[in-house]
Amino acid sequence: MGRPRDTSRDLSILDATLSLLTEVGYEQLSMEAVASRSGAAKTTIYRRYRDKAALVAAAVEHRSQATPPEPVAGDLRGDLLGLVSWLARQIAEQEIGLLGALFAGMRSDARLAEEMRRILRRDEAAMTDEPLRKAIRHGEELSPRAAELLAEVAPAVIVHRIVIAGEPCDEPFIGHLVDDILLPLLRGH
Amino acid sequence: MGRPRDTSRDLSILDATLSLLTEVGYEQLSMEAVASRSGAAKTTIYRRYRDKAALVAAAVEHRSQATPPEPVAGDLRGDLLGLVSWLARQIAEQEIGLLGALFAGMRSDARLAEEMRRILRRDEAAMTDEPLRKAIRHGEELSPRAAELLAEVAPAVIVHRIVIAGEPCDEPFIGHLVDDILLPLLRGH
Amino acid sequence: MGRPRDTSRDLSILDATLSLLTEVGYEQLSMEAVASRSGAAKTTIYRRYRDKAALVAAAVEHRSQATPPEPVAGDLRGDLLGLVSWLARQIAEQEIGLLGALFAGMRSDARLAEEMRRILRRDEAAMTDEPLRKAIRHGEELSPRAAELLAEVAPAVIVHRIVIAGEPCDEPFIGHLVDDILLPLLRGH
Amino acid sequence: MGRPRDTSRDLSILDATLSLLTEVGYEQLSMEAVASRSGAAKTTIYRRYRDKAALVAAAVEHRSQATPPEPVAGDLRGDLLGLVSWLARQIAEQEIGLLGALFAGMRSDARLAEEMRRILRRDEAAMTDEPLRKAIRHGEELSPRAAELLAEVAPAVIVHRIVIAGEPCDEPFIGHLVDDILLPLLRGH
DNA sequence: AAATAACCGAGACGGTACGTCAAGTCTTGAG
DNA sequence: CTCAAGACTTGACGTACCGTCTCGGTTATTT
Repeated sequence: MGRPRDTSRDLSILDATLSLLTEVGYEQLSMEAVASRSGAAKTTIYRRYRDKAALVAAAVEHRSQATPPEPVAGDLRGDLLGLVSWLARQIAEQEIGLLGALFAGMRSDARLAEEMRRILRRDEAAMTDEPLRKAIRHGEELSPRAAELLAEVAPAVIVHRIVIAGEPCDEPFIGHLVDDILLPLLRGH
Repeated sequence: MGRPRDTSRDLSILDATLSLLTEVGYEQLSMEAVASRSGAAKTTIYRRYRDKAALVAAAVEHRSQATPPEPVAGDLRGDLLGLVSWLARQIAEQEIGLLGALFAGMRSDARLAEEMRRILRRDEAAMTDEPLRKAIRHGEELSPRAAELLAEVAPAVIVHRIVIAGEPCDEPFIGHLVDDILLPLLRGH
Repeated sequence: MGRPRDTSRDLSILDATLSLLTEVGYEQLSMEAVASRSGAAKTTIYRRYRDKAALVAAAVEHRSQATPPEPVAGDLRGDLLGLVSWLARQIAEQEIGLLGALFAGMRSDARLAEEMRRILRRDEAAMTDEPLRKAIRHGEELSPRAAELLAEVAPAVIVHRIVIAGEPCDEPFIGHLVDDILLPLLRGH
Repeated sequence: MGRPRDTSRDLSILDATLSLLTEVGYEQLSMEAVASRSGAAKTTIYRRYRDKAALVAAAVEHRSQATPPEPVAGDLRGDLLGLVSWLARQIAEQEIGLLGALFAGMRSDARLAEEMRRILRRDEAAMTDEPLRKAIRHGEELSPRAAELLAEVAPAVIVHRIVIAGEPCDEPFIGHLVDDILLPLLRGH
């Protein structure tokens, strides 16, 4: 009972969080800034999320679920190129912030870390599962565990590229990833 | 001129940093705790490292450079299993802390981030380059870019497993990684 | 028009306020605690009293008006002893809380402060006026302004004793107050 | 060892506290305002005083100890008039704030309450002790406990007048206090 | 009987201040 | 010039109440 929560507050809080996350990163993201930008009081935020990590997790969870592109090329290589370049963009734009939150919250709150991992896995699965099945139906016979392999390797290499190498996932790299790693792997041996 | 720096301070500071990094992670690592555990004053730390991220980078840089195991199995698969399981252990034990520092420092100090990346790359290269060459010399003909591919894929998949999946790199996973991903990739086709 | 106020709410609110006031003092008295203990919603309290100070004033105003004891000793000293010891008990038990409210509300709301003073004065007058007149009628000729003097000095000394000295108004002190201060004063010279 | 506390900080903090106490009263006195006005950081204040009540106590303790005027009139009544009017001014200007702090801190911290009482008693004693002795030496024979009585009654009546009656201790009231209460009391009977 | 109007509980809301923590800088005295 | 100790500014943290504001639901009148 009692006054129901103002749904528009939820939205503005999560939006403010996402935009700040993109602008300044997890570390520099302050609750006070979220409150100020969203027009909500700090208490209103803390009523919903017990701390910064939980807020960020919710914000990323909430963000408009981008849907991967339909495979249209007709051949496996073309479909993979489209899929992987889209995947790289998603990771670069949205996942990195969540990774920061994950690192920060991992030790102090195992439950929250698990929650963030769930989101990351869900997103990566959505990015690789369905599209690849469609690509397979386009005619090429692939090993039955191809989708799993793709989901395991492609995001890993992309994240590694961005975080450890610190270099962009540009077109040449996408080509290299598809031609030298993914295609050999998927086509089996 | 003046009193020379006490080198024993360097060691105790870096050791304290490393142990705290392992215990509580980057986020929860406080300079005060480092000072207290190392017996050094905060001034002494800041005289050497401009901030927390730099300290952590130096600590990881300094840590005893573990040397990968000699390939002894005689066949490529056996060598890879030994190499990868050792690599997984190294990453789990030492790299994760540095990754936290990397995420935290990425936005605020590009130069430092680059430094951390350099360390990470150096370590990963050390882990994959020489051993693989030896494995190759054991007689199997591999694609010429095999070493590069291994350095690109193996750490990526391991880090991804630990961070995103949150699951340990145990023996079954190592077997899967070698048999289903690395060997097909290295043998090329 | 509309639904009439539930008078039982008034009672439980004021009772809760009084008991909390005695237990924790004005400062630590929170509206939320009053609401919780009285079973009333905060709205219900604020509909009746505009803020904490007003609530406390009303609570003290409402409390069962203790009536001073009849002068029965027959002589002025005995009557005064009875009267003053009763007065000391009243002040210690009930007035102190109101004094806290008075101090807190003095600056922010002059009107309310005046209200609280009115209550305090009314009570002190009730405590001193009538009883003294009776004592006078018992036969002693006193200076015509004796009642005024008593009302001015006795509560002042008692409050001062409790608040500044922080010591109880026990029997020896009451004796001292009557013998060394009040009697000489009232008998005039 | 280590960097010594900055004495100028102590001064500016206490000064800011005193001036704010006079301006807005104890209740409305915020630590943030003290910090801002004194130019010190909040932590610097909390390093010295564990909470608001302790800060206020220290501020009042520190304030320049006003010395009561020399008895110059030559007769007891004149000396008393001078002394009491000075006392009334001191109480009105400085003591009321401390009383607020006393009320606020009484329940939560008995030790602190005792500290504040000590200050109040010390000041009141200083205000009444020495001057009265001098007045006595001016030739009038007074009861030996006259000084005690004065210290007990005069501040009590003045505080009561200001707080409960809410009226100023102006000249007519001072006259009344001296002529109708203090002189009869001191001269004995 | 229905409509109206104030009541009541619950609890969300914007604020203000709290007291704490850690980061990185500065100051002292000693070596 | 270095070191240990520790004070300092800054800025954010998460919490506690304040007094206000919806809600859904409940009485009593008043049409």
